[in-house]
Amino acid sequence: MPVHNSEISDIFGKMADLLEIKGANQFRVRAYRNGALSISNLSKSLRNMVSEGVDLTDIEGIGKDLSDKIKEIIETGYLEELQELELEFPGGLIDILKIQGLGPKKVKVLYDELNIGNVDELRKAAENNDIRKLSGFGAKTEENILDGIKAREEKGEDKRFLFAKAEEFILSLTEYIKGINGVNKVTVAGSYRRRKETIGDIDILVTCKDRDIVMDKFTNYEDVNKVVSQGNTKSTIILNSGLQVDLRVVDGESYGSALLYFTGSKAHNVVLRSIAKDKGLKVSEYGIFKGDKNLASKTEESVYKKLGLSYIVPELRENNGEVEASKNNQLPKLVELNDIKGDLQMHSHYSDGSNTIREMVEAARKMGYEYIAITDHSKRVTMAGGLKRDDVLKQLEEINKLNEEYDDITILKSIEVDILKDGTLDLSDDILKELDLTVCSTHYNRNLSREEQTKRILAAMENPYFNILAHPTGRIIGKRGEIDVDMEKIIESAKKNNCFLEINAYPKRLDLSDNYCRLAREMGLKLSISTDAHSINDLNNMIYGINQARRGWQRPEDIINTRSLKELLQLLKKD
DNA sequence: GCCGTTTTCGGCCCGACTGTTTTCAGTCG
Repeated sequence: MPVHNSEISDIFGKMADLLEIKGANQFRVRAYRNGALSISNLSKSLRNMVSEGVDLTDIEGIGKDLSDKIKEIIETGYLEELQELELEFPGGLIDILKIQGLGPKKVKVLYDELNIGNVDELRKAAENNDIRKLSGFGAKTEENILDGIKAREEKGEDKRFLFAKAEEFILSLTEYIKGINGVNKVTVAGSYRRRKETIGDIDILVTCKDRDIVMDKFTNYEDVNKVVSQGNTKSTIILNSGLQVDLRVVDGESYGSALLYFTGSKAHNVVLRSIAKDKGLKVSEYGIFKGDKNLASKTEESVYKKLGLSYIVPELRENNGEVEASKNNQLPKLVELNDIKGDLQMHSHYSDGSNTIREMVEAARKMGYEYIAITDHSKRVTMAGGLKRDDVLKQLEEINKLNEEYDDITILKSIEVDILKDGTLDLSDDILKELDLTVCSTHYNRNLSREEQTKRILAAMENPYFNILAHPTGRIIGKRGEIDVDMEKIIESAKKNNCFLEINAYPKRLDLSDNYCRLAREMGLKLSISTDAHSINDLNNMIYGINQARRGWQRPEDIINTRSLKELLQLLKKD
């Protein structure tokens, strides 16, 4: 029975939700949540770890009990204790818990008093004004519940925004805030600053002269749909897009500690606070304190320093070993946008791209690239106008001519060749051997079993002309999951066959995930970062791939397209 | 339920805001 880390993490999340409604010890609830988070951050699959006999209690937040529960889930596909809890409380309560303003205590009262077990029943009760009669509830709460239900329906359940999409809203909002009279610093903190692939909500920190003016202007921003709260230090709005934004006004003196606190992640902050505690200190958004004395607060660096740590960049703040690395001065120097010397996946009008090769080359020259690879689709991908043998030959001719014309950039001859169901490549070796490199990917037969899917890709990697596995899991964030593969085996095989995996920078893909990037780094496999551009504008997406790589602990030397053309070709060479 | 150079029990982050109640509990991040 295939059980993935995300499923185990979800089960522990549900356990936490239902236990909380039940009124269980809050620290027990937290233990489940910590366990869920810890699992979702793992680079290796628990399934493989169990079969290899790894001691799961080595994982932070996993003790004897959760370790046994993980094994139970992997063996049986479910957790008996959760099933028992679901008999006590309807599963629909978890949906109610997700509505803004409703926490475990209120949900339990609603269930106990009015027998409300799902969102529909909740809506009816609110519309009948039954809820305001309950002690602790009132007319305003009822109104907020209806608003909350509506917001969830409009926004869609658990909807997070793609980083690139959230960025659009954030840029115009921060411009607006910067224009408010008396505003000094404006910084977007939270998961946006950590460059997560998706963003739940936005935290903006400002320093200013007059708090009231800023809060007033903020809640009256033209794109506001609802003002959730407005106070002196914190206000919350929901934009018309459904994106929630918190604005926090802080003193310049505590800017660093506030930035640290509101950038998170929560797990990172918890570790920092425990280090502080061991040293007899206390960390809050106002500073790092010894008794009442504030030792440091102005910059993040100063707070880290008081904890005996070197500065940790936001992308690494997930409690994935970054604190330990900082303590030992072993933090990696992460790859940056200007390390990139070329782009190894893009499409032209030969297949489904919207620009000519020449236009792509001109755009790449403006970006200062030393090389690009033109990687149109191969024939199997009919929908995208995949290239047949003769089309490829024609394209190679055009590229040869262009290469004669330009002396500041090299156009690498390549193709995004489809990996067929049986693991063979969609074009024969005699044409592949004419190319400088191949970018290989799966587009069809996404539903194969884990064993078959893995076997398919391993077989393809045995082909002597296989260079880069593009968008390795085929996911589309928020729309389509990953194909089921054993990534450890794929990475092993890539190393063995001198192949590489791609970080696809396309905002909807960002494939590899940060966890898989870390796995590749741990296993010593190099990656490429490519935009998969279908137009000249898409070439600018490289930054999103860089973000992903940085979250995956990638250094410049781990990325093949940080190399000069000469070094790159050397790396691609098979023995 | 997890964790541990104060290790097998006792602690586990805490401050802001809202809505209800009348001094504070619940929620959120």
